[in-house]
Amino acid sequence: MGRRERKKAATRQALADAALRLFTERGYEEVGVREIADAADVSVTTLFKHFPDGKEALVFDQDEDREAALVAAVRERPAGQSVPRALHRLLLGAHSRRVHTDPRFDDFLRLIDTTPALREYARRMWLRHEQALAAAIAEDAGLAADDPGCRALAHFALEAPALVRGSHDPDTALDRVFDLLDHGWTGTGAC
Amino acid sequence: MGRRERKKAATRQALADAALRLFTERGYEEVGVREIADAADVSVTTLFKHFPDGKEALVFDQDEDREAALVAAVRERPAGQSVPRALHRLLLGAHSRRVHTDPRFDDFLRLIDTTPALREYARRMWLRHEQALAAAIAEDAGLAADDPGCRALAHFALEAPALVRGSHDPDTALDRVFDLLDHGWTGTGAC
DNA sequence: CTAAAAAGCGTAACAGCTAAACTTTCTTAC
DNA sequence: GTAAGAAAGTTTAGCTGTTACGCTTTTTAG
Repeated sequence: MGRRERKKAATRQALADAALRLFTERGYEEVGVREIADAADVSVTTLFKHFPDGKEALVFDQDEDREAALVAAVRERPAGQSVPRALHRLLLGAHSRRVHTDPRFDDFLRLIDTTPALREYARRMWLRHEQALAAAIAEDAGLAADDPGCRALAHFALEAPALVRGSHDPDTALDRVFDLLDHGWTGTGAC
Repeated sequence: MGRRERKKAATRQALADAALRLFTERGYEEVGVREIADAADVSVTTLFKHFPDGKEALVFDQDEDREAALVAAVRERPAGQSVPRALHRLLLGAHSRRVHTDPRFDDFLRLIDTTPALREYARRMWLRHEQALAAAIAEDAGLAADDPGCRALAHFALEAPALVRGSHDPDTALDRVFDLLDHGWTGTGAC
């Protein structure tokens, strides 16, 4: 990797770090974009060159390959397990794996949970995987890639985690949601 | 109704009319808030006093009682009909009733469909009824008002129309979505 | 070595939106 | 009928995120 790309990645990282630090310190709405640029010692125009999607994108620097995990959960599930069950298992494990790994990760989650604008943005990013997930489900069931039933299942599965947020017992609530989807899916023909 | 309230309603109407006219003429993004205020012959601050939710709210002036219709569809459905089926029927009829009634209504729908910001806002408004609908479903099924399964059904039912938008055959797609929900709901215990 | 590509800068502006202090208009209670 | 007060509206001024434009510096590639 050349010096150019290294420096580019460095400023991008500096921006994301400064943003996350300031946000967690004083709250998302209380920190302006000009201040973040200053903290990273960069101009505002440069900030927006690195994060063209705007202020919210500063928080979601590491956008990992969760799409691959979703597709894999469908494709490589154990024999006899339904698609909704496989997704259920995946979405249950998604949280607990990291909460105990990275100490700063709790702040990160709390920040998103607390800030409406960030919740909306996170939802949008998350739902981008709908198409890929629907395609994987459709292929598995031998249906057309844009089959409405598959798209519905994919959409509902992806929205499930946000739906159970705020319950006094999120895990049980998620069980209930996927019970609905599982019975619906297996009962509708495409087993 | 006194003169005061009449005048207030008049300016509000003037704002909404001017906004809708300008938006349909030149597109939502091409019309600024200052221009709308000018067209209605009021100041910008006055505009925001009438529509504190912002520019998007100017389009959704008449906010009717669709929540009552949703709750009624659940409560007063024919004996033996499942809750998802009742909602399915309601959501199917919602469109066709008005398209042939009001000529300007087509422009209104096209404007919303074309503009991402308005789609998002409409979705938010629509999903506000989730809690009331979930409560009605829960009461009907003899469950707690915040039961996760009921909330999931309400949420998914409300999202169904947006989910099938863009399909080459939206009605059939909606059938598929509600097949999923119907089988899931009746199969999960609460018939 | 040189030239183009790319990162960054500063200014300036535009969008939506809000606060503050002030004027006008309507209502209401005396 | 009139005076007090609430409510609608105005002006001004400003703050936010975001973008266009033209310019300088750095890095890479031929």
